[in-house]
Amino acid sequence: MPELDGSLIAGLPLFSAMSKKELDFLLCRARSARYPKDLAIFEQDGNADAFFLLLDGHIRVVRLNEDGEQVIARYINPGELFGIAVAMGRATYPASAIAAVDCVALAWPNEAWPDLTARVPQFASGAYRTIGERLQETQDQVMQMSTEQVEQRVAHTLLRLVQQSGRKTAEGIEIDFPITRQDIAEMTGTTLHTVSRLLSAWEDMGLVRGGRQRVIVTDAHNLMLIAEHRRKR
Amino acid sequence: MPELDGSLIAGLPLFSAMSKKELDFLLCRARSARYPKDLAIFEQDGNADAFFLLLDGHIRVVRLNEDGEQVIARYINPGELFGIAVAMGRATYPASAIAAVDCVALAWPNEAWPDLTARVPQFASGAYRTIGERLQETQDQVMQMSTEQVEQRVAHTLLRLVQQSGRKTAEGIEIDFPITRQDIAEMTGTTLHTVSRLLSAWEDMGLVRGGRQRVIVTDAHNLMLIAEHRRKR
DNA sequence: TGCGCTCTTTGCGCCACCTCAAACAACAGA
DNA sequence: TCTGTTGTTTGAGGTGGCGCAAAGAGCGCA
Repeated sequence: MPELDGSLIAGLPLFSAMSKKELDFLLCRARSARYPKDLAIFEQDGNADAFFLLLDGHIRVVRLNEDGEQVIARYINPGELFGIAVAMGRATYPASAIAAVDCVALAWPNEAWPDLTARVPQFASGAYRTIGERLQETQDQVMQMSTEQVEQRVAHTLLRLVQQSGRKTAEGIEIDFPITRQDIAEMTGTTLHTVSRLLSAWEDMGLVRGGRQRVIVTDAHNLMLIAEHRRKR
Repeated sequence: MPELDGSLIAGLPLFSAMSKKELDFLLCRARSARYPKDLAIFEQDGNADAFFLLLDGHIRVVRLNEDGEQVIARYINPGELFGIAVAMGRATYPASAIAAVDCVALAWPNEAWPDLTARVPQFASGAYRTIGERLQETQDQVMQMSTEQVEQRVAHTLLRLVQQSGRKTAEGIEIDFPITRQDIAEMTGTTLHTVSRLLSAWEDMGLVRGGRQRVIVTDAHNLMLIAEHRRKR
């Protein structure tokens, strides 16, 4: 398969310091697969039997509580590892992974993990660094939810999405996958109504442009002012 | 040092599967230290140069944002690893660790990490499992803050504290370290006023007993009903 | 081209929780 | 024992954002 010859992958930071031999070792143990939009690549509480590297597309990581209420933990972008429960000694996935658009990913069976980490230690340390970043981001989120108003949280989230998954357009930077007001609400702990109101207000101020499942940030600078705005003090 | 002969430590789940030789290898590379109440064992954004195992006491893990607002990420209990930034490839600590009472902990210099993990792989996998649990707990916290009211969040937090750090007394289960209403507020994303009001109400209902920097849960069952209470549906 | 579905917008009323304020209680140190 | 400090309680009032409702608007599909 031409996608697996390494040319596509060697450019990723995770693999940049690897030799050709190490790369081959990794790649020949993975299988590449297409995941159509809306497919669950794995399910929360499902048996964790593989871990993944996203090559193309965007993935929504979703947690469901016992009442069926949904929260979006994060989006995964190309080049990122996901589903690496095995690195944390977990037997099940803590969340579901849903393809936000058509995706291509590499998948390794969990049984390959010991060999992989033994033979290619950079791969293991990359995975652990990823986990560290996720923990940090999640703790940041807790802090934001504790200390910020809804308006600031939504602004921060939009800026983060645009930074991580933005695509330059003539009008500004567009979030590169379909995202609903409801999705943004589930990332920020609010309701789609409040998100819609905020986006409408910001559109009037010329900070963003919206559409059905589309958000474009046209004035990141002033949006940042809103995100950092302090009520008191 | 008598504390380091292994008898105290071999009982911990992290070390239960290790041979005497492995244990000695770990322990002779650690130094044991006392940390008096209120001392910062390490500081947020400070250079991460060591990792720790709490032997006795309780530690408050605190994050500060740029406005000086404080959030308590968690409490560390005896037997737990903490400050394991090195396992995630981090150069700095993401939070501060403050002794909530007088504490005793083992400290390893970060330079020892490669040797330790190479020679005692169970130690590494224990650390990674710990990180996985922390990530899971933090994500649970985000979900709670998104979907639950303050009342439920405080009840859940109290139950968790009592479960993790509870001490049986004649009247019920007491949280085993001094904790203020302000502390509970900083764990749940509310204000000390609201926490105080809730605790007063629960005291009237006979669910808890309070005092200065003290909380005793006298009726965990009914407190759990409050924690799981659903407004709608 | 029209129908139905999903997503979005907007208005209105309300209440959970925050803010501000003040008094009270427990403890530590002189 | 007194006094300052830190933690707790409680009241009163205001509001941010939620719940509910209903009307648009874009898109896929027949």
